[in-house]
Parts: sequence; structure tokens; C-alpha cells
Amino acid sequence: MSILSKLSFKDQAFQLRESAVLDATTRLLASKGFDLMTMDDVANEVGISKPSLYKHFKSKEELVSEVMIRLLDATLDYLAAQPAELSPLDRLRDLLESAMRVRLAGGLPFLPSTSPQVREMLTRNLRYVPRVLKLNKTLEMIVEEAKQAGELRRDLPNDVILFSYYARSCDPAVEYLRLYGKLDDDAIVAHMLSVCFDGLGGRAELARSQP
Amino acid sequence: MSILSKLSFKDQAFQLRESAVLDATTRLLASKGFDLMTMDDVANEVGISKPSLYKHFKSKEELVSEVMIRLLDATLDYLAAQPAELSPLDRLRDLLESAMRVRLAGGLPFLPSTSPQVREMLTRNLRYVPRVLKLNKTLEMIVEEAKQAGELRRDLPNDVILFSYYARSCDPAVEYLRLYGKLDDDAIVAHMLSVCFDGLGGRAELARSQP
DNA sequence: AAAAAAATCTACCGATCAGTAAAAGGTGGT
DNA sequence: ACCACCTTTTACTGATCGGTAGATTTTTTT
Repeated sequence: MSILSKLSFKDQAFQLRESAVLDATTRLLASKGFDLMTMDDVANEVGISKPSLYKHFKSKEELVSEVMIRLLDATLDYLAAQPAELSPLDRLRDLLESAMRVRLAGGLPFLPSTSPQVREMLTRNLRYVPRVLKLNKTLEMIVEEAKQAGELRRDLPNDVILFSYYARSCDPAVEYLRLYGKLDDDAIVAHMLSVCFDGLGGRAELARSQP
Repeated sequence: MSILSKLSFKDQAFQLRESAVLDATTRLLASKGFDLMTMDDVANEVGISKPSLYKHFKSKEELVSEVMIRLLDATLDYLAAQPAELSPLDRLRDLLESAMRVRLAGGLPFLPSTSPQVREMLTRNLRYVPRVLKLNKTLEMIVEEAKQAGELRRDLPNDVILFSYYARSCDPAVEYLRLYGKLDDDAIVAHMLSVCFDGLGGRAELARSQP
């Protein structure tokens, strides 16, 4: 066993624990939110002590930012891996469905929308911001294509569509349906997607029933 | 001046201060959220000291619950005062528009959706819960009427419509449009309403363009 | 196997916040 | 003008949390 492989083994173990920390933080953020999640929570969940946690991330802000960055990267990867034959609208549907399923599995924290403090912290992060901009640009491109194809309303500005689309990924209706509704996950996802793109209004029924 | 009027004058002053406390709390909740809002914040905002604040409300939980109860009462009053000639769908539109305008003016905290802790606290409050149930029942009745009139989709369960409708009143897209969009308040409200009832999809355009 | 090095944990610090006790200041009656 | 009563405030407590120093254990090297 060479020195190099020893080092890389150590590094690998370290990375593995770091990944476990990020996973635990993601879960805790999704369930408790930023303010109520404590660093002791994270350490206990992972099974390490707080100082060990601080060997990985030098502050709570950095830890949480890293979680959000990883989430953005996963989203960008997901978009890049989508089948090329998908129509623009289907790409948006597919991504939103994926986000909802992660949510229902208890693993999608949507911090930026919750607290202005957290949003400000993230917008100060030099690794977070470019990723948001890239995701934004990618999605806006897809929205534009979908508009061209007549799959999205052309009378709405792009930012209205985009922000409304983002907002659906953290729509509290999902939680309420899971808590109080009698629907299973598949039905919740189907209905949320339908509401997002077709709205609540009765006239959409007309449009849907026409081929 | 009789004893009675003296007492009522005192009481009136007390009620006035209490109302100011509730107003301040509403503003602070809307801007900072439950966790970040401190009782010192509230006291300072009103211009009284913390112990005086505790003469009115015996805990932070009670204060916040009272704010939410007042908000629910205002909503119920608003619904009761709507013109009788409004169609069911127009009643829903009108209420949502009103909520959005309060939001844009900086005065609508939407706590139940933010933190499970806060939601649990509210569901334990014996004055809050009945009001939520009443609002729920009222709105479900309107939804049912709208469905009968063909103004809302009949293929969606009532709770899907209701929860999606509630969720729109705290849709983060509003904040993002105000922050990053170049739209004025009226345009934001119009677009949010349109997205809520007509969706983002292109087929809705067809439906809308048909008389 | 023993010493050195590194990682981990126990125990703590300072700051913040909900909530309170007791002092300070007003208010009204006589 | 004085006194009793009520309100407000200053100044505190206990608890929690982010972050850290130093003891302890484990691992690595020779």
C-alpha cells in the first residue's frame, strides 16, 4: 500500500463523513428549518461530536451554504442528464416532479424563501450565487423554448413564469396534502403538477379535453 | 364623568396599546419571522418596555397566536362583507387579491407554513383552531359552488384546490417579483392571480381566448 | 511495543433571548 | 401637600446555542 493510497483512503473516509454530515443537515433543514436546527443536532444525527463537525465546516452558515450548493449542483446535473427527446415543457414537468418526490421523501430544504436572513447569507456566498445564476439561465432558456413551442403562456413575462415555477417546488400545499389529505404520493405529485401548469380555473378543463 | 366612563377610558387606552402591540407584531412577523422576532423588538417597536408587553400577553406564543387569530377574524369578516352579487370564483379572486395587497404592503405573516413548531403551537390553541375550521368550511363551500358553476376544475379534489389556494397567499414568487422583477404591484397581483387560476401552460391561452 | 502525531471528545465561554423581581415614577384621593 | 396604589422600567435569571480550548483516546511511525 503506497503512501498515496493511504492518504486517499483517509481522504475518502473524511469525504464519506462529510457527505454524511451534509445528508444529515439536509434532512434536519427540511424538517426543522435553519433557525431551529442546532449544530448539536447535526453532530448527534451523524454520530460525531461538535468539534469534529467544525473540522469539516467552520460555521453553521458555511455548512448550510454547502448543503444548498450541493442541492443546486444536483439540480444542474439532473437537468443536464434529461433525455434530449423531452419537450421543453416535459423537461420542466420532469424536474418539478423530481423535486416534489424528494420533498415527499423528506429531503428538500427550501431555505431562500423562508427567511430574509438566510437569503442574504446565501447571496453573499461566492460559490452559491454563480450556480443560482446558471440554473436560472438554463431554466429561462427552457421556458423560452416552451413558449416558442406554444407549451407555455406567451402572455406571461419570463420571470413571472420562473418565479412561479420555483415557488411550486416549495409549495406548502404538498405538506398539507400529505398531512390532511387522503391522497398517496403519486396522486399528490400528479395534482400539484396539474395545478401548476393548468391552474385551478374551470376553463382549463375545456382546454385539456380538446385534443 | 362617571366611574364607568373612567374605567372604560382606561380600558380604552389599554386596548389601544394592545392594538398597537398586535400591529407591530404583525409587521415584525412578516419581516423577520417567528424565530428571529424577539420580544424586545416588539416592545421597542411599540415604544414600551418588555414587562409592560407581558402585561398584555403572558408569552411570545400567546402574542403570536393572538396576531394570527386577529388575522383570521379579519379574513372571515372580509368574506362576510363581500358583495352578494360576486360569483364564487370572483369571491376567491377578490380575497386572494386582498391578501396579496396586504402582503405587498408588508403586513401578512404566514406562519403556519413556515415552521412545524409554529404550526403545532397554533393547532394547540383553542381559540385559533375553530376559526381555521370555520374559514376552511366557508372557503370549501365557495369552492364547491364554483365547481357547480363550472368556474373551477371538477376533476380536482376540494382539498387540493383549497390547499393550493391557501398556498398562493404565501407564495414566495410575490417577494421575488417585488425584489427582482420590474413589475409594479398591480401587475404582480394580476399575474399571480392569473397563474393561480389559469396555470402556466400554453393551452390555457386557448381557453382564455375563447369566449 | 513505545513514543509521537492526529483526531476526537468533554467541558467550557460568551452572547442572546424569554420571562421576572424589585426599584422608580406617576396618578388620584384626601 | 401627602400618602396609598398602580404602572412602567431597570436590571436581572436561567436556558439555549454557536463556537473553542484542552484533556483523552486512537492511530501511525519507528
